[in-house]
Amino acid sequence: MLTKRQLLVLKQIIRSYTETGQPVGSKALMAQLPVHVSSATIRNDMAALEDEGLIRKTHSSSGRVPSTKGYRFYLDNLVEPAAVTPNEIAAIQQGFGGHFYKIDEIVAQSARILSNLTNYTAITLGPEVTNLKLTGFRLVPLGNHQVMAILVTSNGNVESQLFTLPPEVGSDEVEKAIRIINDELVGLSLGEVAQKLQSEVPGLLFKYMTSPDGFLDLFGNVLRKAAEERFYVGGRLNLMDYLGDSDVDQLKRLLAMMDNDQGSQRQAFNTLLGPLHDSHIKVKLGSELTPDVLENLSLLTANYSVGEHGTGMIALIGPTQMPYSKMIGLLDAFREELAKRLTDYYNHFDQ
Amino acid sequence: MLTKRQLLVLKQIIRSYTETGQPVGSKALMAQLPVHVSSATIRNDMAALEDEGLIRKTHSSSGRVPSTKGYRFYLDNLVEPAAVTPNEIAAIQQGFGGHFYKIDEIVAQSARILSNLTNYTAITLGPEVTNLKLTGFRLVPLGNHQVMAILVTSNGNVESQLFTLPPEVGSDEVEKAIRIINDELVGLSLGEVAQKLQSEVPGLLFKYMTSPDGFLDLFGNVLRKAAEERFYVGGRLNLMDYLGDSDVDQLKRLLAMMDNDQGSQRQAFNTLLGPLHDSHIKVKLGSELTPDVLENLSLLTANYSVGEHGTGMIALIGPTQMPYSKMIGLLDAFREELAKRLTDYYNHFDQ
DNA sequence: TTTAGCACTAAAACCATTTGAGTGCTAAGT
DNA sequence: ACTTAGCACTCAAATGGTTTTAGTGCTAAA
Repeated sequence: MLTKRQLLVLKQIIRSYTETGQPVGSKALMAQLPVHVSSATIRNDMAALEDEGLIRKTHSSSGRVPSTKGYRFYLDNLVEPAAVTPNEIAAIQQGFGGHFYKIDEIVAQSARILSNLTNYTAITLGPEVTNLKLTGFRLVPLGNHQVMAILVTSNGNVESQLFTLPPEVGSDEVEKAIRIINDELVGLSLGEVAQKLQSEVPGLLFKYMTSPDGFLDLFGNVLRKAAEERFYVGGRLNLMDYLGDSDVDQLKRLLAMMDNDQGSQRQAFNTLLGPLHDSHIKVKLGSELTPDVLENLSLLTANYSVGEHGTGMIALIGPTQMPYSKMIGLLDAFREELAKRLTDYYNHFDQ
Repeated sequence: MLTKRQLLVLKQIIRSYTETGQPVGSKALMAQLPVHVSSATIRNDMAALEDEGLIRKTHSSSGRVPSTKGYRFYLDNLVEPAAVTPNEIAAIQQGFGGHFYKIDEIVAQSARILSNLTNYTAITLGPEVTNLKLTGFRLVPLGNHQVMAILVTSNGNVESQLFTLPPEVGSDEVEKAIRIINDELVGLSLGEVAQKLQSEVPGLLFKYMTSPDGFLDLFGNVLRKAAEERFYVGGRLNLMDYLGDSDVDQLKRLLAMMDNDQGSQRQAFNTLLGPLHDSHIKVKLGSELTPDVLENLSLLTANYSVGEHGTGMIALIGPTQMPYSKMIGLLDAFREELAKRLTDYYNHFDQ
């Protein structure tokens, strides 16, 4: 069993190490601890902590650094969130100034704000609405056989895509197709729409169109884009600051992962962030995560809720030696602020 | 005056240095040169080249590396473009496989192809059409006071933007505004449109709308997006490979410049790449360029022409020690291929 | 249980020496 | 008038030994 003083020692080792990045020795601790004991006493406590596997030495005569187990223990038992400063609140407010046309713009902006605030890397994910409905579908002919397909969902998101019609398709056919979509699919949830798109709709279209395949492709495409989760990343380049000069390889892998905008990115983020959880804020240490992607890094994830409009997620990637209390406090304030902004947006919308 | 053999020596020094990155000494050269002379003779030649400022030593007893002046001389007089390999041609063909809906998609894809091919960083710019015309403008109401504005230009580019109408604007007003736009502005060049948007149009709109300001803003916004030049960057992350581990600062500046998608990026690229030139391919050495942005790097720019559809530009950023003959050959082949693809696209369009 | 004292450890910094790749120069050879 | 062998010389880089420094663990006394 650990004594109270030993816990203090552990806490201070982590605090000091996250600040300076240097292993911390018994003499230095002596000055920093609230209780005043000699360095020899602290050494004894440190030996106990080392026996528990909470701290370790970098070499036989060095100061101590926290082990993964030590961080874990600290995060689970010892850390206390720090209050956000007025400066930070002001920065958040200012970041959210300006007008937004889409929810996604707010979510994207929040990744930027968060990364600016922390100098780490932020990932945000919009509120996930399970019962999102299709509220409208348009095809706008633009001449030269080009049409723009526009799909609107019940959360106000708009997805559009340009498309070139095969020359044999007549405008009357297209009109009928749109009518079918609007009669049959509008008002249903996106899941139902996707299902019907497989089953009934092709048959219906066949009655009125000679070759509905291209049209189905197009619609399916836009639908997929509207339904899929979009991650926004802010401060990718901050990685370069806190990933030591070493490990260029990891840096490249991470940047590449954030750079490409393909499905693989979404997949990677999904497994990385994990599903929505019910605790407000969760800290995962890189070495605890499945593969070596985040070695030496930590991942903080936080949920936010926009009432019936769903629940979303924000995440922060930073070095394992980060000032956790500060970051946890910040993230907690930020999730509430973001939730408020989004609620406001929806209200303004519904009114 | 330089002798023939001295030119050979210079050429080989550059070849060898661009391959290995190591200063090259007289003994090594002895084995590589087509003429067989002793190392002492080569040393004499090297001394002459050094007197001319074409090569220099990294320290008093080291091998030689090309100086900026040496590279310049080599590029102006000695370099001979290498032929592209069948492999490379195949890679280009494959990269251009698949279907494109917009010119910009082709241009963006070409940046990716070029960077994959070279492992450097590619920047591409679409054909600049001075007499681009406005061929259509639509406003699609989507419910909830949202409208999507769509603008089509004569090169087939489509620009769209979501917009929220102030509640006091009626749908009949909007319809009238669209009619005015289509009557007055469609068919004019974008420049003329922008001009009229300042002069006549506001007055016209005032007759039919109570508050045309928001509408004018919207239209101006989309117009600006359609008119502005878009740069596409491929292989940003390759910078990390060829910018030595040193100079992390420069790396960050460059990545940041390529990352942000704001107007400042366009500005930076514009001054960096310079105006369209008439020589097919131009090589600028980093140290020759205005400030220190590209220290140790080279910038290759090439023009391509799509007949009456305008002229565009592709650029390649790589280390100053790059295999110029290979890269110049490659870039030359690529510009022709890209021109062909774009011509095909336009033809298919016009037909 | 705490503390002073001391022997001990390993990294890091310092310094001198050696090695190696390359040079310039001179004097002889063609 | 070139070319070349030979040699003294230079500097960066590697090698190796010493010192310094920041820490440790352990023991014995308070």
